[in-house]
Amino acid sequence: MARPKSFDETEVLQCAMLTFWRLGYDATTYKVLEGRTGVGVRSMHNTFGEKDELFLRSLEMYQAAAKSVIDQVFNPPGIAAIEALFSGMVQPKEEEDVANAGCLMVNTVFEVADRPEPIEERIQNYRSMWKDTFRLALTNDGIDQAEERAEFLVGALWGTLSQIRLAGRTQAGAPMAKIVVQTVAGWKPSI
Amino acid sequence: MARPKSFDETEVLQCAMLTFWRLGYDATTYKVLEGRTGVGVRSMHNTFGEKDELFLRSLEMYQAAAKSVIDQVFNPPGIAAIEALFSGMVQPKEEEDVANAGCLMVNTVFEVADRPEPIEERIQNYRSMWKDTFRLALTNDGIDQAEERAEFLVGALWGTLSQIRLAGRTQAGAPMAKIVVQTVAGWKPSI
DNA sequence: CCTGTTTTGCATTAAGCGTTGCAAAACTAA
DNA sequence: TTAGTTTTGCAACGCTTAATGCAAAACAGG
Repeated sequence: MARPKSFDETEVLQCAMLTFWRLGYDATTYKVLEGRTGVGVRSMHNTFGEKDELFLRSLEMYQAAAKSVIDQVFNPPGIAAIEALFSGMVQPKEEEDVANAGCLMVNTVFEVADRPEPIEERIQNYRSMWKDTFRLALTNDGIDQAEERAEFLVGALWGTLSQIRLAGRTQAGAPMAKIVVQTVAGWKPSI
Repeated sequence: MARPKSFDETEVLQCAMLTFWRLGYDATTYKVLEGRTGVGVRSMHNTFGEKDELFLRSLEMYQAAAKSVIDQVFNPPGIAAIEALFSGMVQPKEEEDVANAGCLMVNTVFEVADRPEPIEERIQNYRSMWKDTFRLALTNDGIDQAEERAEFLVGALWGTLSQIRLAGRTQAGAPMAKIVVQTVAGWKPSI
C-alpha cells in the first residue's frame, strides 16, 4: 500500500539509547546517529520526532531493560539479591570496547542542566523503581527501617555509578576502569 | 596614556570561575558572563582571549584557592588534617544560594568529553596535588603503604565530590543537599 | 502498468555560540 | 587642547545543530 521503512525501528532506537549512554546527550546528534545506523536524518526525524522525544524513548527503553534485570536478580527479593547486585558490579573487564559508561539516568543528571519535565519525571520514576526494589527486598527478609535503608542503598548505587563513570573518564582512573564494570548483573553497554 | 579598563580583571576572572563551577562549561557562555559581570563580550574576549584560555585560567585560579586551603588545613600534615578535611565536608547548609557544586575539576571530567591538552594536564596536576598532600600527611605520621593509601584517599575524595554534585542536581537528592555542602574546610562557592 | 501512500534525499531555515573587524568613544599624558 | 593609545559597542562571519518544506523515489495493492 505504501513504501515500507528501510530499517527496524527498535533496532535504531536501541542504537540511539546506547549512543546517548556512551556519548552523552549533547554529543549524540542526529548526524552522529546517521553515521552509526545508516539511516538518514530526515527519516529518523520522521519516525522519532524531535530530539527530546527520541531521548525520552531511549530512557524508557533503558528503564525497561533495567527492569528486566531487576526481575531476574530480585527473584526472590531479599538480601541475597542486593548482595548479588553490588558484587556483580565489580568484575574484570575483558573487551576494551565495553566501557565504563555508568548509568544513563545518572549521567543525564550530571550532563543535562535544565531537564524538561518529561525527562526529569522519567529519572525520578527510575529512581523510585530502584528504591521500591530495595524496600521490598528488605521487608521480605524482615529487616526493619526498610524505608531509610532503601534510600541509603539507592544513594550507594547511584554514587557508585557516578564514580564508575568518573573513573572511566580520567586517565588517572584507568586502572580502576579495568576492574570495575558498570555491568548490572551481566548487562553491559556493548555498542 | 590610554583608556583604562572599566573593570577589575581578577574580579571578572573569579566570577567566570564560579560560573564555570556552578553552571558547567557549556552553559557558561560569554553572553552569560556579560550578564553577570556587566562587562561586554568584546572586552572580555579582548583581555582573556578564547574561551578555553579563560577556562584554563579559571581552573588555575580554582587550584590556587584549593592550594591555600590545603596549606591551612594540612599544617601540620598528618592524620588529623585528613580527618578535618573529610569531616569539614559535612555541614548543615545555611544559605540557599550556596549550592552543592561539587568540585570544578571533577565536574569538568564529567561534562567535557574531549578535553584539550592543557585542560587535561591541569586536571591531572590538580589530582597530583591532592595525592601528594595525602601521601605527605600519611608518611609524616609514620603510616606505611602511603602511596596506595594516598591513591585510595583521592578516590574517596573525588568520588564523594561526585556524589555531592549528583545530590545537588536531583530533586530526590535534595534532602542530602541540605546537610552535605561541598565546602572544603570553609571554602564555599558563594557566587 | 497504474495509483496512491509513505519514505527518503536535498536544500533550507532559524537559532545559538565563538570569534573577529571596524570605527567611535574614552582616557592619559604632554 | 591635542595627540596617541586602548577600550568598547555594534555588527558581521563562520560554524554547528535542530527542525522543516518539497519534490522525487520506492513500494504495495489493484
